[in-house]
Order: sequence, then structure tokens, then C-alpha cells
Amino acid sequence: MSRADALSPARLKDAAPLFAALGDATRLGLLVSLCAGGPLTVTRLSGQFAVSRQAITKHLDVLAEAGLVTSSRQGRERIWTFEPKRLEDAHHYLERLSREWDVALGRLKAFVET
Amino acid sequence: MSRADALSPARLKDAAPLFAALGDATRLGLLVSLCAGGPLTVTRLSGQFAVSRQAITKHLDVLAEAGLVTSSRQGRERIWTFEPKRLEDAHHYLERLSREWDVALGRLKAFVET
DNA sequence: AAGAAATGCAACAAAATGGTTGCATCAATC
DNA sequence: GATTGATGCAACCATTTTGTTGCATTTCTT
Repeated sequence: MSRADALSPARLKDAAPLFAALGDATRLGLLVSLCAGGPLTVTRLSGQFAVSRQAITKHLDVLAEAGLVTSSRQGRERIWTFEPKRLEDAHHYLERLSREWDVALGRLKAFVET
Repeated sequence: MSRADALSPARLKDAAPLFAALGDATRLGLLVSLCAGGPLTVTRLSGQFAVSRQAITKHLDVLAEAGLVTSSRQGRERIWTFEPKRLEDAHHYLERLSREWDVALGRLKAFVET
């Protein structure tokens, strides 16, 4: 991957669903719970929120789709685990945007001084 | 602000709309354009996307609501400008989540070694 | 003053989102 | 084997989001 295509349309379509998954207070709360409290079941997680277990399941599905959590079946329960890799992706994307901005400011400065 | 409440419910409700605004490919594209190409008008911006000018206006309104862009009227046109500050907020939030995760891993390691 | 360019505003439609309830299924325990 | 606990699945509903079109308004230009 070159620096040049770091903000290409293709990458936008990759980053957008990731940010969209982060764009909900309940889902952020789920991530915090899974971060701090380790892997948990849906039933356990839904006890911490004001919505039904089924609603939490849907949120977890969204997070899983975005790659922010994974799950595995253990007996009669399903364990959900935080996945830090994709958080890095979001992090990097924001950094690239910031850098692009700085570069643009640099160009502007150079132009003004000419 | 203490480290302890860095991921409090109050902060979730602040961070969620910010990520939600970033969670759309068209809006990310708009930010990239405003980053790289400097302040632009709606008409100019909408030339780069496959949707109508009015749709772009709505996207810009969403970005403005999240504090990611600002606008000012100049004669008959309105100029939209990228606002890097809120990007920092998103950046910091992701960092706090990562740190929380690292702390949890540390606790786990200490527990296993006991 | 007239026309063109840029934006603003409103009504509308389609699709996605976030939530519910009810019931079925699967696994553990007594 | 009957019961309980955890999950899965489906239908349904309300709201929000994302887009459209049409028209009005404002401002520049000739």
C-alpha cells in the first residue's frame, strides 16, 4: 500500500462501515464492557443495558460484521470477544486524514510565501 | 477529566454521533476532498460524487453537526472548511479504548502468573 | 433590468436502523 | 426425562437516514 492511495475510494468503502459500527452509544458501551470485563455472553452483557437481549444480539452482529468482535460457541452459550485489530485500522485511517490535512496546510503555507 | 471516567456513558454519547458522522463513504469522501483541496462550495463538491447537490448538502449538514466541518457565506456561495479538532477527539477516544484493552490484558497476565 | 449561477427549502419515497414480542431449539442439571 | 437457562429465529413496528424532485430566493454579471 502506497501513501498515495491511502485515502482512495476503495479505502473509504472499507473504513465507512467500521466507523458506522462505532457510531452508536450502545455498541461503544458493549466494546467497553468487552474490553474491561473480558469475554462475555449476550445474556451477561444485556444485563448492563436498558434494551432487550435480542437488541444486544443485533448490535453484536453489527460489531462482528465490522470485525470489532468475534464469537465462539461453548456448550449452550456463545462467548463474545473484543478484537483490537480493527480498532487499529480505524486509528490509522484517522491518522492518514490528519496527515493529509497537514500536507495541505504545508502546501498552502508554501504558496503564500511564494 | 480523570482516566477513570474516560470511557463513561457520558463520553459514549459524545463519541457516538462523531463516529456515526464518519460512518458513510460519501461523507468520508467529502472530508478527503476538503482536506486535500482546501475549502470548497457545495456545487464544486457535488461534482465529484454520484449524488445530487441537495444530497451533498445534507451530508455536509451532518458533518457540521458533528463539528467536523464549518461553513461561511461569501456572496452567493457558501464555503465549507474541514475542521481537524473533532478528528482529534475521535482519535483520542480510540486511544482510550486501546489502552483499556491493554490494561485488561495486563490484569489477565498478572492473574495467570499468580 | 434580465438572465444565469449558487444556494435554500419543502415534500416526498425508499431503505436501513433499532427496537419489540413470541416462540423454537439446544444444552445442562436435577 | 423433565425442567431450566441460553441462544436462535422471525415477524413486526416506529423512526431515522438517504436520496429524489420541484420551486423559491439571493447574488453576480452583462
